[in-house]
Amino acid sequence: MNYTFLSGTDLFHGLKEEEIETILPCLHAKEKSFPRGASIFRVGDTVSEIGLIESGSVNILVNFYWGDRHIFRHAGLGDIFAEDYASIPDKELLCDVIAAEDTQILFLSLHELLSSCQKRCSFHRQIIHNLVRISASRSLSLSTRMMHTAPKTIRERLLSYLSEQAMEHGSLHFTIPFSRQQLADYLAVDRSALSNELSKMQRDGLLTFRKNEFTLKTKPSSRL
Amino acid sequence: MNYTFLSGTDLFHGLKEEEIETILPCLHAKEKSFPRGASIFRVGDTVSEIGLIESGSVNILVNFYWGDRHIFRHAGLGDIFAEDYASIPDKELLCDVIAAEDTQILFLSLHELLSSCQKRCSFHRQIIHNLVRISASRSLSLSTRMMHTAPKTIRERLLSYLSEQAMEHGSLHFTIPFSRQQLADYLAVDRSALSNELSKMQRDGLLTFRKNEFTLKTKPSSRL
DNA sequence: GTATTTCGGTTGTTATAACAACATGTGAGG
DNA sequence: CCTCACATGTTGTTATAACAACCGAAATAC
Repeated sequence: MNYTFLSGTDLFHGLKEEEIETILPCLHAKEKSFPRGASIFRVGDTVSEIGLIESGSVNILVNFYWGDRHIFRHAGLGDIFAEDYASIPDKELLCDVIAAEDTQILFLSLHELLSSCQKRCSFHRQIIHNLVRISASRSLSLSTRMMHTAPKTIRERLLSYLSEQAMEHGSLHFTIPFSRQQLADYLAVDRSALSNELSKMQRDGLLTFRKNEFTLKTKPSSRL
Repeated sequence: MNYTFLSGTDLFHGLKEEEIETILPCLHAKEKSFPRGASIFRVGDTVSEIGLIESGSVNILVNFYWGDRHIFRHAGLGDIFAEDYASIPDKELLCDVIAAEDTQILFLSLHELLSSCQKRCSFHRQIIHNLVRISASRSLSLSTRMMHTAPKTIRERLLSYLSEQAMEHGSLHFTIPFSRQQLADYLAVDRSALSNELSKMQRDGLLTFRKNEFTLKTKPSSRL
């Protein structure tokens, strides 16, 4: 078991390696390996353990009734998955979790994680705190994306996204962490249409950009 | 303080009224009233307390840089809000929380909630469990909606949504909890376009429906 | 240095959704 | 019964995005 690695993950953040070693048995930790393509969880399963990726990565796939599949999320090294389902007893998975490559997963009992363990270890609290934070970050980033994809036009989506970026950076000048294609995927629009709209917005004086560097201008109609 | 009411909320689910009475001081509970329209939290605030709505309701609003606003969420009686931000230290709010009507909020310290209290009360664990579950449900429903709004065509969004409903109901025949307008909002499409598409799908033999009652048909091409 | 690939931007065509306006049906209240 | 309100379905027009194809620039490989 690689405690050094675990201490660098979000879930075990703030715990020393010895502490992790102590707590893993409380969490009924079990390691398991999956070859590329193997199912880790399937639609309809109910889970009580969260998965932490020790090596490799997994894809979370949704199946449509009519037969299509779609990658919903890719989780990589150190990420946890299934924590939402594990938190809700008897909730059946609506997605499959598949090893995207040869993958090793550490399974941890969510119930034990949430119970105070017999040893009353202080680091137990830390893990719960970490879990809550991870869960909160996840819903925050989902909320944010939801917010940006709610408008119906590309321009509105961009304005929403860029406004938020400006706010986050505390400046009207900032660099975004996405390539055009990634931004298009994030906003659920076509890449070329996105480029096109960005150019129009620049022509309209809403902003200037060069590559991933954006500068927002004040709305022309609001200038006094 | 209305303990009967609190014991019916998701956050205090499973706790007896006396237990709630005992634990509230540990959580640094503070009640506060807001007249309709008052700001409860503002963009840029950092929060360490979660809010629980004891009466009234609140709107969560996002502001765009160019001046538009948009209601992102409406939280009603017994709901909690700001738990995501409170879970992430120093995370600045990107939205405003406004009282939608005359509203009374119970504020609870998230830090105390996550710490094991001095009294080592057993119900403390229950609240943490509830919080994790609430957070998980929230991100699950966001994920699900994200999934349904990701496709670009109305038909695909409907197929995605209806597939999931069928799976949840464990039957190809089910009733949805939305009016047409609500469904349109949920899927972020126009209502009339939605009705139109539903009719087309019915003509195409994908499904039948009457009001909110749907029956999915097997995909014609997959019939043997 | 040249070839190759990747990325971003542009343009024109086509498909699709938004929108507006109207029709139909249903339920509640008078 | 009659209206009124509201939800739903329908149609035609218009706006917009998707898509495909292409160009040029920059980065990378050989």
